[in-house]
Amino acid sequence: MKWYDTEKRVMPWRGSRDPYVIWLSEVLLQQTRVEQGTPYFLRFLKAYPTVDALARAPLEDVLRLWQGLGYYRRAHLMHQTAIIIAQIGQWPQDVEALRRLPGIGAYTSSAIASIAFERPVPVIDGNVIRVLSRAFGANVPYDRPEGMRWIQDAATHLLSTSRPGDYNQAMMDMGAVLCKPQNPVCNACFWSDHCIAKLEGRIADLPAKSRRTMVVKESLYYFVILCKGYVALIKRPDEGIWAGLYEFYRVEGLQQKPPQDHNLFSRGQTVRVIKHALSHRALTIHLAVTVTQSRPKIPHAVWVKLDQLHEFPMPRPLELYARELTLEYGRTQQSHAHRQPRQGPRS
DNA sequence: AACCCGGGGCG
DNA sequence: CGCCCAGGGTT
Repeated sequence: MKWYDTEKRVMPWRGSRDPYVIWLSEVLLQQTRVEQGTPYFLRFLKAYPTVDALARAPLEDVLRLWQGLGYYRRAHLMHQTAIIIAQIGQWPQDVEALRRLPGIGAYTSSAIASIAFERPVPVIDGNVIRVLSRAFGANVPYDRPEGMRWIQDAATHLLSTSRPGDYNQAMMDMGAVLCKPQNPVCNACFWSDHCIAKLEGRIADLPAKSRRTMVVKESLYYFVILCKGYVALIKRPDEGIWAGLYEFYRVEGLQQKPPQDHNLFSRGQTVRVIKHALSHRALTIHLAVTVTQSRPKIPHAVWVKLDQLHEFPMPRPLELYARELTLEYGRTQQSHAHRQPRQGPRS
């Protein structure tokens, strides 16, 4: 805070204790950079100097003033809250009460409570997370419950109860001015001699974030073509997923939609849906059983006797399904040839 | 937990 | 061009 007292950024709302001003600035700065939000703040304050003025304004006008900032829901919710506050006649001072207002979440409620009302609650934003993670070398990714708890605990323990508002703003300024996401200015930082990230050379790795698993959803569509006790298999390419394994006759699905009926297999039959999770893919496998009287011409197909299916390498989900198939159709293929599709769920 | 909302900055 | 940004609300 000693550093903050001399080095703090100059911003139009700094120094104000008016909850309306603090609230306005905080909402404007949600997911928005200070340079970007500042002109909006000035325009808003000029147009609506008080919460009552904002409450009386038509939403349309508020939206027009918001134009170009993005996340327009903020404007709607802000207007709602303005009406509520004007109605009540005053701002609640507790974090919990503030938190219940539209558009005021964990961060904004703590910011207003601490800055406007000197309530001893820490704010946690991107800056705070970065500063704490680096300063103390957090080993847990903050985007997981344990990591967030670590941040919460650190922030709570560190909080100055005498000047919580300044403390919070100091933490955020520290993150914005010194402990920047990239190229932090460590040589100007008062903490660099103690900074774990700096001492251990982990600045670039902190704050830690859990790897974006980026699970892609994907659907596969198969026709299980049965003919006189034989099933059509096709060898997969030697590259890519399931390289060189065998699969049933697969049709290209249109995105997530099932394929249009192949004229060849117009009497589509039993459909099974199997979910299969891979590290980076969430597969949904659709299987339609089709029984034919003569072998359709299928490029590269290998016709395999059902009781020999197990000899062919297949992807796990198809292999498991193949076992069922062998049990169900394997022995009595003739008697099944003309039977009706099974009704009801069979997942 | 996943997703949606919108801009702008950055490498 | 891809990625990032704890912010809030909804499903």
